[in-house]
Amino acid sequence: MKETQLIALFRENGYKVTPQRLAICEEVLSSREHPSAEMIFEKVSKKYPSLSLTTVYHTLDLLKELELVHELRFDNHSSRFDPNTSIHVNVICRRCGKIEDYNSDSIQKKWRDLVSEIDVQSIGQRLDVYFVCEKCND
Amino acid sequence: MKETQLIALFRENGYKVTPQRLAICEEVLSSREHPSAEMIFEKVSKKYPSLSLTTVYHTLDLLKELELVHELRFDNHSSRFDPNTSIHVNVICRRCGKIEDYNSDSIQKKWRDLVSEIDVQSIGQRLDVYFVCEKCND
DNA sequence: CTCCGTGCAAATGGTTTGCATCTTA
DNA sequence: TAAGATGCAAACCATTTGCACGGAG
Repeated sequence: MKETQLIALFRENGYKVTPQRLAICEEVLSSREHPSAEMIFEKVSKKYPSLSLTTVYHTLDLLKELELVHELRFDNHSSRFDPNTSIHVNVICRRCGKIEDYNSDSIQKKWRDLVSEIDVQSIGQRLDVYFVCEKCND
Repeated sequence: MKETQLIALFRENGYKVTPQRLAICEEVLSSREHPSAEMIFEKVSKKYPSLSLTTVYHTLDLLKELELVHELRFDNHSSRFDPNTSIHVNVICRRCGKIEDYNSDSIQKKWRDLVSEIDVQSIGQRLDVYFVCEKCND
């Protein structure tokens, strides 16, 4: 998503455009590491030293509202934010907590087929696969 | 799982058998509603009025340790406990939070097929489908 | 008799809220 | 200039921890 699109989306929905907001959104939406609020705060506050965690949380709420990110909560108290809102698999290391997305047309097709067996109108999903990554397997 | 099996499992693993512990385990393991710690506490304390939430949490840790339940954390601050640790789909209403399991041989087969496309050794999974149930759809 | 479990009370920590100030439109 | 955003400090609240007592083995 380009910045101009994002700004348009904000305006359409009655949200103001501020530098912090843009920086936080850019950070989250371009991330591949499924960052926590804290991780986002660390990164963006390099550029905006006055930034508060509060603003990060407010902005994440906004992104959830706009359906641009999903929140993934885990056992170990961490909440991670995922800018990929389409059907995909979160491949997660049980030891170090690293999360990687796996995505393909075939995965989407297979999942849709699987869900069609269940008699409900799906409005979303969360697919996690747990494993132990090479680094942690020593 | 029968009580005798459970007791044997406790003993094997060096855990003592207490009335509270048995009652909590029985409640969780036989539940179909994916209860929260609070819900379990409410139910079991009917029978054991002196029960504390602390003990519920301790016992849930124990059940997680023994891989008899999975913990599912959600956006809305609730942690729910699922005694079904095999491959299945959590069918979840976005509005009221009700969770039902969906399970079938065909689901398990399809999921295994889907995962085989990903180059990892799966040690577990979490499959959520979100929808809006009839009650909430009015 | 020893160790573990129970349950009270207090601590924890990620997230949320109240509010005064600043910014966008 | 009005409405909304920011960021500090305080509140929240589910969960965890410290500790003294009691029950299991």
